[in-house]
Amino acid sequence: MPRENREELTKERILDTAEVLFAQKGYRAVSVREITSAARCNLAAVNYHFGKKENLYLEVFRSRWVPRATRIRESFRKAVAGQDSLSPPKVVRALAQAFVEGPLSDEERLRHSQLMTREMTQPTRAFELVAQEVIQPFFKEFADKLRSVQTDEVGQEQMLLNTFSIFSMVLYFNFARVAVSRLTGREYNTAFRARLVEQITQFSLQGLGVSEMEA
Amino acid sequence: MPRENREELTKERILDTAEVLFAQKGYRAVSVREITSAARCNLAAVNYHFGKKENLYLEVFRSRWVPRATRIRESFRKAVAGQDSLSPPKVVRALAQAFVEGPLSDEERLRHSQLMTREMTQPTRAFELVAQEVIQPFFKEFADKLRSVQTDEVGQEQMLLNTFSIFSMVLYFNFARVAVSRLTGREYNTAFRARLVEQITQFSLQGLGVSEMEA
DNA sequence: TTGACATTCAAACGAACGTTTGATACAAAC
DNA sequence: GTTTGTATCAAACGTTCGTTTGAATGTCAA
Repeated sequence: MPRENREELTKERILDTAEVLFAQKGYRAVSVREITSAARCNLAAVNYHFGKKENLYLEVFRSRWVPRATRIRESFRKAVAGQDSLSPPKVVRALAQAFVEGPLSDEERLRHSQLMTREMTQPTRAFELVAQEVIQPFFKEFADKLRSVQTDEVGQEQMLLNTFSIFSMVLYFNFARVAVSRLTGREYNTAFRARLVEQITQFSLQGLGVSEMEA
Repeated sequence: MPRENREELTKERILDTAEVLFAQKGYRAVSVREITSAARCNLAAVNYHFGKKENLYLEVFRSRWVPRATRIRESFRKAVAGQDSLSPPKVVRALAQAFVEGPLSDEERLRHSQLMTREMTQPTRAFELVAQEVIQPFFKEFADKLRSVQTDEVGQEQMLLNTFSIFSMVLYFNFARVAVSRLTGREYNTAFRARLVEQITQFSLQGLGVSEMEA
């Protein structure tokens, strides 16, 4: 089946290329011509495989973004499952690590945050997908896990706002790399990422009203 | 001088309209025709007054965004100056209030965060302006003010990261209104904004390692 | 070998884009 | 009253956009 292979390859190449370009420049700033020439295929390929440009954008979220988010989520899940005794510090650190160090490469992480930030600032049809299939269940999972190891009772809204607060840092330190690097004067390398995980973890733990202890 | 008045009015109308549209949709998604027809003037007016579209975008930051940021900064400055005895809680609360409740109207605040988030995710020529004239000095002012009332010594980098952490929440709760409202099920009204100020303040104070006290 | 099907391709489509042009209107200077 | 400079306007410029078309190519079943 070399034909079906070649078809899949072209379609996949378009998706890979489109994700990178959409993340870098945004939907409107990327032309179909730019995508197809970068993916080394004919201009008409996008319309043949996806119908129209907008569908390609959605398919990028379905076939690339959501799976990546799932990998992050599974990384978090494994990290908390691997511990024999769980504590709030460990849960929060697992979250920060999953996002900032986690299973993704540097470029993947940047792409992921950029696409997500775009959908949050100006939601398109992809936002429903992002919210329903990723954010909402992940938030719930994190909040449940955290509640199960927290001693004092925390209201649902309070817990949600806390999750947002932690999440805002995670997202910000990813998508605002340029600004953060510029103002701190530090490169965005392995050492700095570890420092950021530490910052998010410590800041959040104290923010959650949990006394410090080592993970 | 009705002529000069009319000129100014047209130019100002274009700037006002352009800011709203750029914030809502982004640079590429807004056409010159859309701006000029919304500003009730001729298509050629943009090129006459600003040379080209890109210059208009920059001028929006110069003549609209930066002054707005200055108003926020002055609101923060007044709030901390108005206190006879300053404390970390008061400083942090002043910052959160300046951004989330502050001197801006709701639409202004949303516009402000949207334009800023755009420049942070994909910096254009306007980013230099934003970083040099606003973010950097404001961060410094906030950090200095906080350091002056904090008892324990905090390193410069640590202070910067803490500022980023607080700032990330402020920015996030503004630009991600849709997501936050959707997931919390709460409208973005006066009461909820007050709740958000409380959240940012308390979360940050504890994150800064400061024991709770009332402002 | 033939027919059906899927994929790729060069070429073209009309629409929308940013920008330019030259005419026109009008107030202030002389 | 004429000149000068500024602002507005309708119209058109060339380019790029997303999308469509129809022919060419290759694959597999009959």
